[in-house]
Amino acid sequence: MNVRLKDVAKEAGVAVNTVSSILNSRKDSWASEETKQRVRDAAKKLGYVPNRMARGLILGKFNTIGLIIPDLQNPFYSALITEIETELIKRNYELIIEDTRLDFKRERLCLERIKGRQVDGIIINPINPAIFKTHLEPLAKSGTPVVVLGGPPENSSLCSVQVDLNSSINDAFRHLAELGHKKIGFILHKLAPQETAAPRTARFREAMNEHNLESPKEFLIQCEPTMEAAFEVFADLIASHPKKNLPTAFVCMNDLLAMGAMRAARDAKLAIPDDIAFVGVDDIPAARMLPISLTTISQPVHEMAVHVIEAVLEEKSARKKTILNGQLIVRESTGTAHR
Amino acid sequence: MNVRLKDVAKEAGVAVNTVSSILNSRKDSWASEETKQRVRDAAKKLGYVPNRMARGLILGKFNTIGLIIPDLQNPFYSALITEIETELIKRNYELIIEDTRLDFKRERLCLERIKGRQVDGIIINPINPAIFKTHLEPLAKSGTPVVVLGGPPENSSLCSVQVDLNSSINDAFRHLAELGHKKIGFILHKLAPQETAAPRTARFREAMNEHNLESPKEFLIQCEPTMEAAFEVFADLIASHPKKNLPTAFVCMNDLLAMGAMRAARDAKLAIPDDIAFVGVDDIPAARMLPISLTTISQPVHEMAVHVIEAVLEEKSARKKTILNGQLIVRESTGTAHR
DNA sequence: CCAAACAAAGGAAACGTTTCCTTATTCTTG
DNA sequence: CAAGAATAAGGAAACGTTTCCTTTGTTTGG
Repeated sequence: MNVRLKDVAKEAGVAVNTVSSILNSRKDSWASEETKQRVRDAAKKLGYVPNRMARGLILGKFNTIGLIIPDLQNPFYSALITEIETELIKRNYELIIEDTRLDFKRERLCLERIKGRQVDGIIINPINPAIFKTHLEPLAKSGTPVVVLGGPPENSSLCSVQVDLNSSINDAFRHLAELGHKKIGFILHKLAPQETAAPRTARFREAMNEHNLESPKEFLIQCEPTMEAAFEVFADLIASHPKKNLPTAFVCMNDLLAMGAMRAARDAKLAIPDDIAFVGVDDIPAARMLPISLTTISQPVHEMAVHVIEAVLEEKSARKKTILNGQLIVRESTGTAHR
Repeated sequence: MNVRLKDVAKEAGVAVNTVSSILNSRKDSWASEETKQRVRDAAKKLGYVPNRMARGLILGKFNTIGLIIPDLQNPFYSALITEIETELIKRNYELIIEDTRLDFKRERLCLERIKGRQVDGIIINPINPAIFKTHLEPLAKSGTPVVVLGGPPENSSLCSVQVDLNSSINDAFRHLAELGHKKIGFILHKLAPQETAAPRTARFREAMNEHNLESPKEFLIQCEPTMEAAFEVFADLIASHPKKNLPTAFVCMNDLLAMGAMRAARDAKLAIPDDIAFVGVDDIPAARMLPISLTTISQPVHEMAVHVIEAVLEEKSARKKTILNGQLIVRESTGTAHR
């Protein structure tokens, strides 16, 4: 149904390969200027758009990168996608997005779908740690560049770009300590416990001791990484504890969790930050715009995109492992402790 | 580099076409059970994933739908994408997303990119009205199903799914009138003025008269459809008007605009909703979770997705033009007027 | 004036599938 | 026991490109 090279060739009165060489402006195309112009006119007139499948099939290169993220509904990933695509556009590549939807099984499906599209490289923010050995490493071994966002497990040799939040989490603890907070709680999400939560919580404890903070086990709560889940779980927490026993501050693994929890706090007539302070992670665009703007640790989305693209396209500037830093951004959701 | 049908065939000791018929479980595949099992085992062992390009090339069908949206950073579209993909998954289709980034020129580029991928249908929420005659209608005429989200111009015969916000905007006006508001302002975005803003504002005036509301021209402001733009423009507005002259309520064309404006209001020490009330449109997930939750007109994202997919896949249940309704959802950002 | 060089363009194979058609073998059945 | 059906599988063309190789004229240099 679409216009093919053949149609353009017929229109211009030349052979298909001639058209191909002209439209791709190959250096060894010795067609006369007049022919070139005639072919270009014909292509424009018919509205020719090259068929990427046919081209990719023969070239074995599709100028396409596949990106697998866990949750498109999280604005952090929207921002990341936009930054990544910006880098790809510069290089004349296209992006295919797959959304895992926080589902272990779907993650494998997404990988298959991306493989079926014969991308030139894959960027993945994995949620299922099992996928490294079963899918990612074999894939990388077979020659497809694979870059892991968030870092692979210890023993893996995969390319990765990750953000080391330790120093900024430490900043957050210091910030809370300076404001007089003594007891703090955590809201973590259930994903990638090995990769993210476990080392992160371990470092948390160290840093907390350093700043004389305590965090009773009962106030380390976990839920799905969505606003709604955090809302529910935090509402339950508040309901089952008298206000005076609650920590004066909560650190949340991402801004969405913080938003959900803050809403639950408001519903329980708790003042933010006076009764409870909140710290998030990500610095999604909404964080700054919330009616009570959110103190959060920003992730360097732009740098992440730059490094991840350099890595997946195997540019000479690329590093095997890139570690970036977060940055604490203080806003209205944290203030002096009143208990 | 990838495993091909040929490799599976060699592994199983049969011909490629045999493998093809077995793996696609064609009804006319009369291979013996033993062969079938052998082939399936070989495919699994080698990790065979069919090459969609090669398949699509010969089938002329790619089981892929292209979606063009104006702004991936708007959570409304994230939600829409997810709903659309859910419908597509049910039908074994895949989705390719293109983000116009609110850029007229890029919209055309996105269309080309999607055409190059030989999708089976295109869903577009256009921002440039010129694109109808130049691209969309020719495309539809050439046989590619095109569905317009938001509705095509009057004289167009394109398939469309749109949300009629008139009755819910009317509900919003009644709601504000009942709360004692007299003077209201608008924050519109600059896109698609012909398609959306103009008829919408016209209907606004009618409905406002009906409820004895007034809206001075100076309080009808326009900006890019982003939080940041709304924040800037609304901050300017507040700065240049004494509080007592400001409308007591603002209706915003989408929730992002409302969020930006609310933040500007908070920065100017205006209380929400006591000093200024806000109404949005979309009901993005954050609307309910904001520390001051947002009164807004929800769009039926799920129904939109269902109808849009039926239309683009030309299912028998599909309608040429679908018009759905929004619904006013009252939350904390509106309250009784105090001026 | 002829061979060699060059300009300009066409022919055909290949990419990985699917589908239609053909072939080879075994099993019925009159 | 031969003819036809049924079973099982292979051969080859096609999809729209790109690339390598060949072909056809025309110009140049000795």
